[in-house]
Parts: sequence; C-alpha cells; structure tokens
Amino acid sequence: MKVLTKKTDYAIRALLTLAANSGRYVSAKTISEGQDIPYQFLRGLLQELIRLELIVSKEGSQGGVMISRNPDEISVKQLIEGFQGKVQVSECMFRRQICANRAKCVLRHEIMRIEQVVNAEFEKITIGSLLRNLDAIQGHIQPAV
Amino acid sequence: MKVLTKKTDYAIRALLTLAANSGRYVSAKTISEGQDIPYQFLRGLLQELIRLELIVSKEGSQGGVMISRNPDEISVKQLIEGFQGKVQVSECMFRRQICANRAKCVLRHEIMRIEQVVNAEFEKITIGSLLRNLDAIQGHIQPAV
DNA sequence: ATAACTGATACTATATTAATATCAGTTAAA
DNA sequence: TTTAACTGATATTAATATAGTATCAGTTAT
Repeated sequence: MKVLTKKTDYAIRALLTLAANSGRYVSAKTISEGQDIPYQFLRGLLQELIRLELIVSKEGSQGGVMISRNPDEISVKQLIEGFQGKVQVSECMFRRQICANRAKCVLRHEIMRIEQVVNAEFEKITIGSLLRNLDAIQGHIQPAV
Repeated sequence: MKVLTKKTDYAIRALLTLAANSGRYVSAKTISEGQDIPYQFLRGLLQELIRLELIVSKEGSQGGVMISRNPDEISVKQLIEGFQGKVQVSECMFRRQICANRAKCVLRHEIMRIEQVVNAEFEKITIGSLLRNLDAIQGHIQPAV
C-alpha cells in the first residue's frame, strides 16, 4: 500500500521549490528540470495547485508560477486530500451487518480513530516544516533562477 | 485515498464469519451469500488466506474452509500486508535531494513515524476484537450453517 | 516579431483492482 | 457407484486509477 501517489509526491517537491523561491515566478520547465518531474504531467499538476489556490501564475515570457500561501499553512494532508481524496479506511466495512444503525457502530469508531491519527500526523507536516528540514540537512533545495 | 481495498475488506468479513463458526467447515457459497461477496472473487481470496495459513480447507461435499488460528492473533495489519503489501508512505519522496545520504534524511524519519503509527493501530485491531465488538452490538454475525 | 511562457483539453499507456469463467479432482451420502 | 456439493488451479475480462504525452490557442517581455 502506497500512501502517497507520485502526483502528490511531485506536488510536494514542486511546492518546496516554489517555497524556496517565494516572491518569484518560476517556470514549469525550471521546476521540471530541477526536480526531475515529467514536464507535461507537472503542468497539469500546477494547474490543480492553482485551483487549490496554493499558487498563482503569470502568463507569457518570464512568467511561471509562484507560491501564494505561507508554506507553514500548506500541509501534506491538504495535498493528499487535494490529489487523492480524503483518507478513508473503508467506505463502511460492515454494511450489511451493522450499517442500518451507523451511530452504534463501534468498529466504525475504531476505524475513524485511525483516520484521525493519520490525518493529524499529516497535518503536522507542512511545506514550511519540510523546507526547514531540508535546509538544515544539506541546503539542497536551491533558488531555482 | 482508500486504505482498505475491497479484497481486504472481504477478507476481514469472511474471517469474521469463520471466527463465528470456528471448528466447522463453512463453504465459499455460504460465506459469499452471507456476506454478499462475489463468489469467484471470494474463492480466490480464500485460497490466499490458505496460503497465508490463516485458514484450512476440506475438499468435497460438506467441505469448505475453517479458521485455523486464534482470531485474536489475526490482525488487520497482517491482512493489509497480505493483500496490499506493506504500508509505505512513499518510496522516497526526496530521492534526488537527499537520498544520497539516507541515514541523515530527517523527513524519511517523519514519514516512517507515521507508518509506524498506522501499523500499530491496525495491529491492535484483530478478527477477535472485531467479532467481540460485533457481538456486543447486535449479535449480527450468526453461525453460518 | 518572436521566443518563452501558461490555459485548456484530449489522448495514450500502464498498473492495480475487481470480477468472471472453466475444468479437473475430491468427498459425503443417497 | 453415481451424483451433487465442494475445493484447487488457472485463465480471462472488465473497470478504475495512475502516470505520462501531445497539441493548439493565447499572453507577455524583450
């Protein structure tokens, strides 16, 4: 079971580059080359990030995309939800047996507890926190321009 | 993001029926009808459970499958791993940047911590604990024969 | 005018998940 | 001893999700 799809993974990495270049427009080409993300795939993904209002774009020469939120307010949880849908353990494992009376379903509670734990953990991880970790380690994410 | 596939979900429900009928062979047909699981799909799944040594089978008329382990020792974690592979957040999110030096990858540690939390939670939930919960609620899982 | 860009959309490829079908062989019991 | 109720094994198809590619129109800095 893979928790993060490549798309989410790419989105995180693209946002890290943008966070390291905040205030500047960075082109899809630059991100693609810097992070080794397939260009056209990245382009689609960036448009989704625009719709999620995490970045803004500028068309034309010298255009590109720019982060439009505080990196500390962009959590991995948000990205997972944006690209993969909400974390759900199962629609309802016990449909026929119990779900006539959902409110009383103890198991559902168990399962929802796990969902909450996972969500809480992913909420703690933000683009900002990741970037700081990266900086601390090796300063590997360089300004892109 | 769905954590449990239908196959895992079906496996859990099949095992609940078998746990409620321990010591008896129950046919795939009976389980299929009782739990509303597509028959042939279930048959394949049961063969996997045999290979995982969680159940045993008896061929021929009056044959079927029977649980061969203490239900408290069959965890949802085992089932997820058996049917969906180990829970992995991502192969390695930061390949190019950091993975030259994996040992120092703080992020990887973060991510692995989440994996551990999820695994620990799923390990706590067993067929036995689920069955007891079900019994407590409504006694809905009836002996199948 | 032109090169460097994004917007929008359509398409293809691949992998995973879900479901179905078939035939051979085993066993209990009429 | 035949038959119906079973599992073993395996092949096939369908549906869905994920990943990646291609193309054309329009925008903007130089």
